Amino acid sequence: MTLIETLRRDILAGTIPPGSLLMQTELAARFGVSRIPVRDALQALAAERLVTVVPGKGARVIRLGPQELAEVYDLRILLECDLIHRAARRTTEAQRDEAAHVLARSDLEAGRPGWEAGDRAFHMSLYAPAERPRQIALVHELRDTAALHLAQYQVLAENTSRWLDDHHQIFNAWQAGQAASAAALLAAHLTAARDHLLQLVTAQMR
Amino acid sequence: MTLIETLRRDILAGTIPPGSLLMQTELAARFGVSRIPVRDALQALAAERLVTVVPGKGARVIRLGPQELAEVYDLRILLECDLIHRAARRTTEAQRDEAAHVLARSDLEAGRPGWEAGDRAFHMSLYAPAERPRQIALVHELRDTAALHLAQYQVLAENTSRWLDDHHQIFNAWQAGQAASAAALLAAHLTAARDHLLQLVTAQMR
DNA sequence: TGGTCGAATCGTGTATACATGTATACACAA
DNA sequence: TTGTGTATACATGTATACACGATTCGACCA
Repeated sequence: MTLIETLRRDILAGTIPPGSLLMQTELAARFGVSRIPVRDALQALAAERLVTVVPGKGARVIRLGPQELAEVYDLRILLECDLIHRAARRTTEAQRDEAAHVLARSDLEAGRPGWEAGDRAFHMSLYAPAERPRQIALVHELRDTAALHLAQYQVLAENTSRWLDDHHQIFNAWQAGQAASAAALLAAHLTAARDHLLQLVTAQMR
Repeated sequence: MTLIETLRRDILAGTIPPGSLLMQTELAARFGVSRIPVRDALQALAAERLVTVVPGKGARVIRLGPQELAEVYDLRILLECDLIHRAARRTTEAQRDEAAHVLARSDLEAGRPGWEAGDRAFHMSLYAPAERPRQIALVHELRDTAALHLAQYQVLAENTSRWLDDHHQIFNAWQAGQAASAAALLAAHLTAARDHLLQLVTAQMR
């Protein structure tokens, strides 16, 4: 696994928490390389909005406040609802089979560590028919930002049943080509996720 | 002016056309610096989606096809209409005065070289009340991508009157707090711009 | 004459070395 | 005791040097 992949994984998993200061010299020593590839990796992570490079200071893992996180989720709602709306009217049978398969797999991972990957795979399988690579890349970035902050908290398993039910409802509407319905269900689903995270963050700040 | 600013300006102005291959060694010699700052600058431009870094090959200025440009404009419509809708209900008097001032200034530049800056300033002044820094940054990136491709063609002045009229209509609705109306007018405005560019691009490809 | 193999050249990737700016800690003065 | 100034240490920014890979040109062979 390459340097940038390792750093990205550790940041997204919360191993390197938000606000951490990443020092080139330390990383270079730890990975047994010079500082140049480390600089490249940090700039690449900055391109993905996972860290912010402060000139002469180093790279800091992003740490967003409630307002900024709310904006991230609002952007996700805007972009993901548009994607599912576009996609629902263009699905092929192979794509429907694929999405059903991904949904079944994500059911098994629900609540278990690494559930975020399954959740993302399911959502992305719904968006694939839209054929909007740039928009999908943006959604990945926004989801990375959210995942990075979610990893700080051990997400409760109490809402997983509601969460699973949402997924099945969204999938059914999507599969049936009911674009407006799928988009509305997705909006409610993401809004609930937004409110949940904001509740955690504001509770943390007290 | 710093290295990255110079490169960005030349790319956006079309001086370095889409598809150009930027070589580290050549840029280093031209600017009288070593290759390290050049690498940094190219990676920073890659973060803004202005170039794509091909490992072992160099950095290439992006060149989008009709389908990708259409996606960029659709994303702009999605994000900018949401911004104007959020902003129109939260304007302060100072912001309305500021936008009117920017509109008057952009009127004078219409059709003249550099009109894109005035157009962007006007639109951004409308979005400012929304207080969505990340969303606004995304719009800037998307507008950069569009500007880079628009710079290839000498934009005709025949549509400027229609274009100016659009701006005044959008401004009036925005100023009056008519969010839905402003968003609808903006959507039509941007759709026209999209179709115009796509027409130029497809005509070029023959 | 066309194709293929090989060598040379060019450009990037990386390591090492030096310069610059910043943060921190300590000492001294108010 | 507190604030400021300076010195030291450290991290980043940059230049130079070397290694690897790719591409291209040429030569040789079929």
